[in-house]
Amino acid sequence: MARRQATRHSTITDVADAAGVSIKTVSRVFNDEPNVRPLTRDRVLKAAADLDYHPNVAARSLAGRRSFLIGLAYENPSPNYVVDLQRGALERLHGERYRLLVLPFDDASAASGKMQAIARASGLDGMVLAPPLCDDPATVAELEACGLPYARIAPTSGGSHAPDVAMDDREAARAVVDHLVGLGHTRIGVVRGDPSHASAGARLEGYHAGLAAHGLAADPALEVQGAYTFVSGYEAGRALLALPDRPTAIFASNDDMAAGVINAAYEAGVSVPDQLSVVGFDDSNIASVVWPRLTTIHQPIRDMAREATSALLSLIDHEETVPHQMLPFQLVIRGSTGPVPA
Amino acid sequence: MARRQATRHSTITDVADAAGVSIKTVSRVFNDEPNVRPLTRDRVLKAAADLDYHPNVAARSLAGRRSFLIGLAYENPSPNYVVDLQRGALERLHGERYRLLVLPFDDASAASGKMQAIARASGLDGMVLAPPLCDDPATVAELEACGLPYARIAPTSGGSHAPDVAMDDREAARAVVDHLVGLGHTRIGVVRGDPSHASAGARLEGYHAGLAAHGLAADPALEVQGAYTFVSGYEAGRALLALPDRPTAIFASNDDMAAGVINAAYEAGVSVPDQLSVVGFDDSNIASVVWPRLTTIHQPIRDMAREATSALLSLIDHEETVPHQMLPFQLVIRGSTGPVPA
DNA sequence: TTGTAAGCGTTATCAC
DNA sequence: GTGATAACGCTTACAA
Repeated sequence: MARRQATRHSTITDVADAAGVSIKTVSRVFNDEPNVRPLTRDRVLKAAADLDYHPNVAARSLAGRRSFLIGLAYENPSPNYVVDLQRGALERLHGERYRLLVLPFDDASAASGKMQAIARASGLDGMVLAPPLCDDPATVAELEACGLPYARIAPTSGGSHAPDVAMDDREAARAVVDHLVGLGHTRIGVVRGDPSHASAGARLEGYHAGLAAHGLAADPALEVQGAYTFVSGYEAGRALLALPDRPTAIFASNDDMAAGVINAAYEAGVSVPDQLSVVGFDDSNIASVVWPRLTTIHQPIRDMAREATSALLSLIDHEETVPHQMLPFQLVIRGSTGPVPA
Repeated sequence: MARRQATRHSTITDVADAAGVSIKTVSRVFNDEPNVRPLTRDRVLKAAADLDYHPNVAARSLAGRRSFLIGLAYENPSPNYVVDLQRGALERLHGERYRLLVLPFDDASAASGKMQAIARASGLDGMVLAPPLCDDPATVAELEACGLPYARIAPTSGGSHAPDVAMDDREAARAVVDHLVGLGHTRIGVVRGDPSHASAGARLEGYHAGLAAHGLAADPALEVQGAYTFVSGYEAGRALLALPDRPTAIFASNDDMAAGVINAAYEAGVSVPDQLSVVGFDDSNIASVVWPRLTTIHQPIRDMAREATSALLSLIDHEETVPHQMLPFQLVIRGSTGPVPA
């Protein structure tokens, strides 16, 4: 079986010969450069079509000193999140010459110190960094040092003038509390997220701010540590429901944990939302699969990825930088929240 | 802000000069070619390390006429599935010079006829095709025509001598029926999968074979068409539960539909597994998130992707082809199945 | 075991 | 507007 393509592909020279022009003119046409007479242009395009010519990527990269490859680095374990991320980036890249290389890491420490090597080994033109990787100081410093253009998604750490796209986690968490208080809840528990993700802190802050805004005191007994996983949510739910004066509503810092809380309630014979309201965060696929459907914050992951990619492209192509961008969130009210039990 | 790397990267010539050898020797070292004295080798490696030399990907691709890029094409909407696929492929690629380009398609028709263009535009050395794309005749024919090496994951259509890795869907569905019959069930409903996925047919066949093996007659009323989505499973579940002589067990052809069936049961006040047993297929993340946890067939997607990638690499690198490979499945018994109600 | 020379197929420079 | 011609950094023959 043939290992390489059976046919010898035609090159820029073949097209130039066929069109009766120089290779430079063909190059101009394929790079949308000015100074080509429309007639010449058409002749080149026709010759190229006849010869089924496609520019050689490697040659372009070598001569142009750019690969048209961008990397998407992440260490998030949630498939929903990852796929949304990829979709957003690919959405922006569609129709461009750029291609996407996915770079998943097991954890931030696996990425630290290897970014530059990976970028060079893969020949990347730029990189999009998703949380929590984009908050890893070592990773950012390394990228900064080697001068590779990059953009960050929902970063919470500063110290970088690279473009980034974010959502206001704090404000969103406040909106969650507003919603619950509006339903009459006053004992609102919270399952905190993995502290290594900076989002966890912002969401907790918003929770506190929301309580304060309504004149409610924060009760440390109602705050349980989670880890952004289903199981940690389940355990946190059990702990909260076992409380003597248990909460009537629980705000889980992400959907996976909210699903865990609902399972804990199911097991404990506590009906959701009649006896307990549960709110998630992210609006991942899970939110629509658990029963009842999750009231949650829709985090525009896909949009953020698209915009971050866009920012990266303008950084690479035009050296223009749109430093910060804040995308709107949305509270999606579904079946898991209801009025406080009488 | 600098658009390109600030520093001028060192090249093979720099390393050759520093080590006092020719560039060919440096090339030999970096390509693990024979006929390099260990001492020379060490000298080259030292010089390379001192100069922080990394071979230029584009130059290697151009001169070597290979990109070390392989594509992973799929059109599956399930994030869990997609991420498993990617993980498997990346697992095999780890430590190799190859990089992975993800190629998601909205549907098979979007892929048909564009494969060759994509492969050339991206400069791919080969392609891994996931179902149901790998069963699209036009796509396969196109790849075959342009001579691009490819491997298929769980294909069900023939007409290709490309390597593939599969699981025995039919046998697995039989095992599901065995399990249910073993629990005493005789009225076993089925939610069929999307007929455009060939797996749907194989799973249905296995269901029928299982019934026959136990001397049970197939009842058309117990067979409802689904579409591999949560909602279609939900609707199918409602239909089956509304039957006058409703089934005591339902085999959904994938996990998403099984989750839908469970929701339908929940709504209808039918307890799972006490009054109804539900089985899924795939063992996707959803299987562990719904309540009760799903009894399902663990489909080794990740392993299949890894092995398919492996087969592709040997096809590209050694022109060796390991045509077919069958990976074992596993019936994972969780909480959604139980003895037939008395 | 090592080196020389000739590409690989583009883009960049600069002249016309 | 268009075209020579020189890079780009490496691999592949083929010599030595």
